[in-house]
Amino acid sequence: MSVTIKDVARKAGVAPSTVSRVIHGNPKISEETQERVRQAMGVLGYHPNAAARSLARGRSYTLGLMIPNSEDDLFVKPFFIMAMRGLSIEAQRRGYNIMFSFSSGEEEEVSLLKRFVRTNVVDGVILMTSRRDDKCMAFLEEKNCPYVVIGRPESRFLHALWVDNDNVRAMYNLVAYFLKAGRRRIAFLGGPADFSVTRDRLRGYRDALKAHGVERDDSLVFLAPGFQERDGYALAGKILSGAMADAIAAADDFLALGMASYMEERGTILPIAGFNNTMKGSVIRPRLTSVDIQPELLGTRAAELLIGHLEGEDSLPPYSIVETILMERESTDPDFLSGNS
Amino acid sequence: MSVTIKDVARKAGVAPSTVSRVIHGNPKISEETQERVRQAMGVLGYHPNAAARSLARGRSYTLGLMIPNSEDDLFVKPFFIMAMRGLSIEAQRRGYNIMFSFSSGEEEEVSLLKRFVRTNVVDGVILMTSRRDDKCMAFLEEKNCPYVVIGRPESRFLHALWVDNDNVRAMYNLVAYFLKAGRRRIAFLGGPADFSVTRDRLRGYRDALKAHGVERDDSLVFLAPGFQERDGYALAGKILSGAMADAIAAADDFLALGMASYMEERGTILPIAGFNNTMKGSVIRPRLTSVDIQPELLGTRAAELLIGHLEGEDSLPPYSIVETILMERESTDPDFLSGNS
DNA sequence: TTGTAAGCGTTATCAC
DNA sequence: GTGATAACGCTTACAA
Repeated sequence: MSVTIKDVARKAGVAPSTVSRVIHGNPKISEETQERVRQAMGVLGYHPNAAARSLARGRSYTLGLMIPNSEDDLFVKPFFIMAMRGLSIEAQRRGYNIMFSFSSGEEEEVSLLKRFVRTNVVDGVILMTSRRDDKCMAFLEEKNCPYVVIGRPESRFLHALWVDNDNVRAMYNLVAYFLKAGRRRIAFLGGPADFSVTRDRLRGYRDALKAHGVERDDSLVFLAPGFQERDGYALAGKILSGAMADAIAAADDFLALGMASYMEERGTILPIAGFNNTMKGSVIRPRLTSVDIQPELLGTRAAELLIGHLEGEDSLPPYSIVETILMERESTDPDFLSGNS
Repeated sequence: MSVTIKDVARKAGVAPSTVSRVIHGNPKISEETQERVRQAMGVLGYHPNAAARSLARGRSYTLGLMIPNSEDDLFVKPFFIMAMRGLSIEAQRRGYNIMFSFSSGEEEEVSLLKRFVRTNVVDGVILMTSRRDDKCMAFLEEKNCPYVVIGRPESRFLHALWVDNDNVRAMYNLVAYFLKAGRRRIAFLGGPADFSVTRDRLRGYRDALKAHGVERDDSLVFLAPGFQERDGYALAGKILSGAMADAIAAADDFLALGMASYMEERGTILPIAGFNNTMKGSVIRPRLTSVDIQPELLGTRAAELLIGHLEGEDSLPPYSIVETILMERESTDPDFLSGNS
């Protein structure tokens, strides 16, 4: 059907192996034959067959991506698609393809992974979330299949590569930012405690207070049952009535937005900031200060790490920390909030 | 390295070809040998190598998915990820994998496609958008590579399979819904005219008026330069001042939401509805009536169509129309709007 | 009903 | 430097 390496060889008057060498830039091929082979490839429009190549090399140059069918509304957040973009672009750059698969729960996720790994369709796997007691990681460890996780894996997964933000530090910085602005009673508004992001960010909050000599007051700490706007809204009353807060550090933009809309209804004005640099936060008034976790860069780094590992670049560390960026906007701008803008 | 068909054959005391036959359910293998082979496969943990299979069969059982790097904010909308979910689940069901690739513009898109197609990594291609004068489709047509498009392709692409909503009809129904509620001066709020969705929905709007004997009045038609909330907001003043509208049919939820927030600021109350059944529309007050275009189902149908075609199910039509669903909510509920709720 | 053997298109190991 | 040639693991006529 399509043109093969033999066709090229014939046309160029060389052996197939020589063509293969030219393709792979083998240095001991004379300039002259190289040129001849290139010509032939060009004329015939040759492109090596991927399946044959995989079979011969024992590598597929393909990565498998599991996309969790999140119970939450994670789908409406652009995190996944952004991370995928980073993954895809980096993979392309390094000559890898990415196969994706949606699961409907951890159970199916593992069985999909099995197909990927056992049939050798993928050289390595990318997991978009790190669960506690993760079955996928357990399987991949057992199979000795290289993988990278977005999020920090449990320490027992010895071969896990991973990328993550430093959530402790990110929240530390946000709180330090408030402290620098003279705030002292900063409320923490987080999601459910069984998410490691929540715990890490709470820790960063406490570390920051401590480091700046502000006494810890747990009546300023609020954990919502979810990450939605309504969750923030629902807690807002409690926060405003009891806590005497003078600033709000939320662990998520939607929590912050829910809180903000409550404050707007009540005419309360407090500096507030969130996480994830969401579109909505950036268009609403006052525009919401937010910590950008750089999802696309997380994807890029994940691909870098996994591919580097597959290519045997051994000196690579097993993880990569992606910096967060504090996007300062009106919601923490004293001038704006006081109407002097 | 891993266990091959030969290992199974040896263990079961048969020829590799027999194992292959068992795998493919060839009917003329005795129950007895079938059982023996199954045993052997189970014990050894055999799983056929995908590359070898592809090579031998001349098919990869893989689909290529191009994700356009949209200039617009299409990324923050869940459309893509939803459609991908439908695609993925249906493909899995039928034994296909999906490879995806992000492009940064049409130029690169074509070159990525070329890699996919020429190296035989994919049996067919899925395009997430239909552009005017689409270079990807032109290439796929030329290469005679099966493909499916989400959105209606230009008629010159003779081999295009496609799935789409009936946008004319969807808007027709929405307008009819307003008419039935006694509205007569219904404003149309659409996006840029060079999008076929805009044109189709405008057509549906006009058809509906005509069919119900309402005279056409183009001073009620407004086209925004984009699909964002601010675009709706920006046009809102004009719509309210000049047009004397008694209802707003918007071609997008975000346009509708922009308009709605303007109305709220002014204390104006008009029934309004949008398209795409966005999360935000469904949580805001009044909750926004919206036409759900069923992105996941669009994906499912696209996969069905393409795979059906690849499998030679010849009686299949070349396209599939996905029904839209009118999600009636408070924003078009007279009782709610008048405060009698 | 089952076995034999020739591909499928590359790569890699020898020779020369 | 380059050419034979044997894998790679599976499928599929063609025999038996």
